[in-house]
Order: sequence, then C-alpha cells, then structure tokens
Amino acid sequence: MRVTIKDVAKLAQVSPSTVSRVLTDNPKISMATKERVWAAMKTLDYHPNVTARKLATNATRTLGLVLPGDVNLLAENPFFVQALSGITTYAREKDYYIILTNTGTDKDEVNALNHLFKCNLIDGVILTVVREEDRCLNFLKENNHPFVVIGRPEDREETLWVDNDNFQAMYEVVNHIIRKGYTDIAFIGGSESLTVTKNRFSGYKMALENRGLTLNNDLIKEVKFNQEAGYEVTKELLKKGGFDAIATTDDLIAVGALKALKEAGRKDIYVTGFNNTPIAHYQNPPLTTVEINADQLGYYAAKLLIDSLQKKSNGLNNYVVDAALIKG
Amino acid sequence: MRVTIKDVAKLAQVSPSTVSRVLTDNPKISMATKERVWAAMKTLDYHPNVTARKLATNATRTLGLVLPGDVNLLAENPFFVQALSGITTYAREKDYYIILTNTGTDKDEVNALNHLFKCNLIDGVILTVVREEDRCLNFLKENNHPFVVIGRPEDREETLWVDNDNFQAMYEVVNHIIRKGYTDIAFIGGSESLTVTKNRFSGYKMALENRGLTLNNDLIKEVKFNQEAGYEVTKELLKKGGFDAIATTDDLIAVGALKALKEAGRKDIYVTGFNNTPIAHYQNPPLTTVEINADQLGYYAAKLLIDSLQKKSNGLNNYVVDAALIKG
DNA sequence: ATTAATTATGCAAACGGTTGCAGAAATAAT
DNA sequence: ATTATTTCTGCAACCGTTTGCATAATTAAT
Repeated sequence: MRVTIKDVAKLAQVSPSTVSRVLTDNPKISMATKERVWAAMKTLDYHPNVTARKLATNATRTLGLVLPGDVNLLAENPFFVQALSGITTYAREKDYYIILTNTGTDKDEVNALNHLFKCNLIDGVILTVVREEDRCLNFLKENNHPFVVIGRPEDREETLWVDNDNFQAMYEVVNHIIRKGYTDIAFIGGSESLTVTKNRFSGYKMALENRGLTLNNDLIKEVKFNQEAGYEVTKELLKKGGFDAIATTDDLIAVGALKALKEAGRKDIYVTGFNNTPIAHYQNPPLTTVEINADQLGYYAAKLLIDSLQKKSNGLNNYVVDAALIKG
Repeated sequence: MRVTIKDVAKLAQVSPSTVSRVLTDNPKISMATKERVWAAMKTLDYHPNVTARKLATNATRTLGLVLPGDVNLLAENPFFVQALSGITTYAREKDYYIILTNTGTDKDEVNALNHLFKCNLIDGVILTVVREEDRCLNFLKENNHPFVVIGRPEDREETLWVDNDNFQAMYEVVNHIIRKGYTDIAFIGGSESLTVTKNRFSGYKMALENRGLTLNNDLIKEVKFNQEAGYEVTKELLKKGGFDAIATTDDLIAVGALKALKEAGRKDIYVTGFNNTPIAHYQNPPLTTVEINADQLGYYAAKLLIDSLQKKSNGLNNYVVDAALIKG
C-alpha cells in the first residue's frame, strides 16, 4: 500500500540504510548510488514517514503554540494571527511543523505544555504572552524545555526572545504627542504585570522627563486589554480632568477612550493607540498608532527556536524588530 | 531518562502489553491489575509516547489546517481565528492534535496537503475556503483522503460539511432592508466562484422576488473580499446611480462602500455587511451585519471529521449553524 | 479430582525509519 | 603483487508503542 524505504531500497538495489542516508544527504554515499536512489524515490513517489523518523531520531521537528482561550481577544487583536503567520512561514522553510492548542483557563496552560512535551509531541514552544513570574516560563525553565518568547522576559541573558523596542516606540509616540502641543498626557496601559506594559510605560516616562514635563500619578491607569476597559477608565479620568491627551498601550483601549471622549463632547483631547489594528484606520480621524510587525516577530521567534534546536544558532539569543509610528 | 511503557511494566510487575492494554482500557484486563498499573503510571508520571503510538497504530490523531497565505486577510477577518478556536476546542476534547500550515500561493495548497498526507502527518483535513471546481477538494476526493469543509460543497451527499444557512441569512438581511423602506437594493458579493457568494446571492434574489421587486443586473457586482474593492465598486455604482441601499457579503466590503458613500455625501444610502467583524461596530451608525458563529462552524467541522475518523459518526454528514441578524 | 470453558496475561512481530560498527570495494602506497 | 588507506555500503539493533496468537491461571462443569 504505502511506499516505504524498503520499496525504494529494492528498486534501487541497495539496503534501506543506504536509502536513509541518501535522505539525509549523508556525504559518505557515492554520487552514483545517490542518483540511483533518487530516481527510485521519484518513480515510486516516495515520501518518508515522518512519524517513524520522529521515533527513531527522538526529534519531532514540531513546535507547539498555545493560544489564549479567549476567542474575542484573538479575533479583535490581529497580533496573534500575524505572529502565527510569521511562525508558520519560517517553519515551512525549515520543514518544521506547528501544532496548536488553546486553553480554557490560564491554569491549563502549564498542563497543556507538560502534555505536549511529555508525550513527545513537540521539541519546543513559542510563548506569545509573557507576564512577570510567568508560570509557563518557570515550568519550561525548570524542566529544561526549549522555548522562545515573543515579548521581553525577565531573564534576558539565558532565554531566547524577540520583541519590539517597546520603550523606544512609546517614547516616540509621546514625543509625537508633545510636538503636537499637548502637555498633560495621561497613560492607560494594559495589565501592569505584562512586561510589555512596563516597557511602554518606561518610554512614556522618559519622554516626559526629557521634555521637562512632570509625571502625574493621577493620570496613570491600568486596565484590561479591551474596549470597555478603555471606555470606563476614560470616563473616570474625565471626572477629575487635568489632561489634554492620552497615550494608550493598545488600539482597543484607545478606541474605548475615544468613545468616552466623544460622548463627553471632548474632541479636543488627543488619543494614541498601539498595534496598528484595522480598527485604528476606521476611526475618524484615524488613530495614531504603532505598527509592531507582528509577523516578523513570529518569523524571528521561530527562527531563533528552530536554529537553536538544530544547533545552528548564530549566537544571538534575541531579535529586536523595528516598530513604526503610524501617524493617524 | 524518559519513562516508557517498560518502566511502568516493571514497576507494576506485568508485561508491556498489559500496560498498553490498560492504556486503551481494554476490558480483558482485570480490575486488580488495572489498578496496579494505574498506580505505577502515577508514581512514575508516565505519559505515553504519542509518536510511537502513531507508528504502531498508523493513525496520527492529527488534523491538518491550511491557512490562506495572505496575512491581511487573516488579520482583518476574524472568521479564521474563530473557526480555529472552535476546531481546537473539539480537538482537545477528543485528544486530537491540530497541525497548521500556510501557503504562499494557492497552487501550493495541494502540494502542502499531499505532503501532509503522504508523510503520515495527518489523518484528515479541514478546509476553510471552498470554491467551485476546487483543486484541493478534487485532490482529496481522488486520493480518498478524509476531509470536511466549512462552507457548502458542490457535492453535498458524499462529503462532510458545515455551514450557515447563507441563503436564509441573506434573505433575512434583504427583508430587513426592505422593511426599512428601501426598494432599489444593490448587491456586492465576494468572488463569484465562492459557493458562499452564490448562496448569499440566491437569498438576495429570492427576497426581492417575494416582495415583487425586480432584479436589476446593473446593481449586481462581484469584487474581492476587501475594503478597497468595496470602495472602488461603490464609486462606480454611484456614477450610474439608481439604488438606495446596498447588501454586501462581507463587512470589509461594506466598510469600503460606506467610505465611498460618505465621500460622495450620500448618507441616505443604506448598507449592510456580513460576518459581524469588530469593524462593523465601530461604524457610525453601527453596520447591520450577520453573526455567523464561526467558532461553532469550526467546532462542528472538527466534530464531523473526528467522529467519522473514529467511526463514531452519528450518520449526519453536515451541520447547519444558525446565523443571526445583527441590527446595527 | 479431572476436564472443559472462560478469563487474563505474556510473547514476539510489526510499524518505518536511523545509526554505530564491521567489513567489502576501490584506490593509493610500497 | 601485496599491503595500507580510504571510501562506500550493509547488518542488526533500536526508538516506544500495539496486537494476534498462544498459554497460564482461574472458575465452572462433570
């Protein structure tokens, strides 16, 4: 039924071992037999059984990807799917496979990973969201499982990571706001425990300091990564007032903020987003935001991990992908 | 290093075969030994090697999913990621795995599938986009590879499929438009070769007929599934005029149309979308659209395929998932 | 108590590859 | 022509499961 290595061997009049060595392009095989074997493979339309190979080599050539269980988050924020696209692109270049799971709750995530590794389903994993004291991260470290994170981990020396320069990007955003003439700039960030939020906050802070503006703690808020949260917190901010612009760490939050401002008739307050989501363009006027090139983040994350698994690492343990300010 | 079935066997003082049978809950094993083996598995934290099992059983318990190569399409239309979410949810329930590829060009798609099947990487595949005379579909049929399609295939008897009742949904949309008092309703559909477009068009046609309105071929347009296309074609339509509403087959197209109308100062023309994407809500006023419950489509697609692979099919070869009119 | 029927377990081959080691074939050195 | 090298190929064990068949253990029947 299925064409196996033995069939090829028979046709090419060599042993299965030789065919195997031809497959892996072993230099010890003479050109003559290589060509004979290649011809046989071609006429039989032979495709090596990846499962058998996995078992023999104890390498799955597969990476795991754990998506957040929350569909809405996935649907609204193109980051994940863009990253996914970059990941699969590099994986395909290197003949690696991507296996996908989602999780109900956060707690499941460690279980899911444990299962994938223990059952020999994956060689490594790509984490798309990192928080401080991340359970997944700790689990992976403790068990010596290869992984790469998209986002900046605490321990930047030992782990593989890719990220934007979030500090720099937010620094530029806030500078842009200041150049536009605004001076009292509020900050609405996603969950504080996310490294990403911390870095963007630092950029915000630095920009203010460099321009001699003082930080006002009343104008600094932390919320969830969605529209409602942005809407609610902006309504709160409006009660106290004292700001003429808002820098947010996500377009969704920004859109929520805009809604609140519109309802309050405060078209004078300037708002910026982050992540260059499609919604940003549909605002009127379009939102100023930041393109983070999520597909490149995914691509380089896959590269870092796969190269390291193949011991073909070039020594770098991280890539910083350029972000671009998109003036709305 | 790795805990294998032999280690468990040794500890439980049985043979590896017995352990294997305990794993699959074979009724021939006595309760006493089952418990002994379970205990051993627990103390050793044993996880069966899925790769080895795949090789022995010649079943991968893995489904393939081929995503369109176009990142923007993926990012802007939440359909894919929602379907993906539904798919992984059911897969996880049944201990199935999902492996993902993307394609550069359409032509690659058959190659990608061929590779996945021939290399024994997957047992079946889920198609998310179906066109008439679909090459993938033909390839799968010819090679007798198990698959399910999201969308309505030509051959509805022999293949597994899930879909919304696109006819019915569009019928309701157009009825809704008519009830609002509009009478000259244009139709902008995505690519005609997509079955989805054909069905929605039929619903449009039927609604007009039932209300005694005549179909005007000048008002029927076919474009690509994106914003620009909607924008351009609407500008064209406006030149001729003769309509007071537009029914589109996708929110992206609708948003493009709205933009063109706005530029032309024609706020009087009513527009509807499809797919209930996030952008729909951010329109002002919100777009009337259709929620197609893509995650359920994914869930039932996975169910249909997995159940059939496991010979646990309930006889049905399709599910029709309810769509809901979202009045903007 | 012996045999028959039933139930529970083990043996060993198979799944389709990879790879260390040994040895054959080809080439180079004497 | 013989031996020493080098280059190429095959043998056989192994990766960690599953499963048909045989047999040991248990229970039922005589």
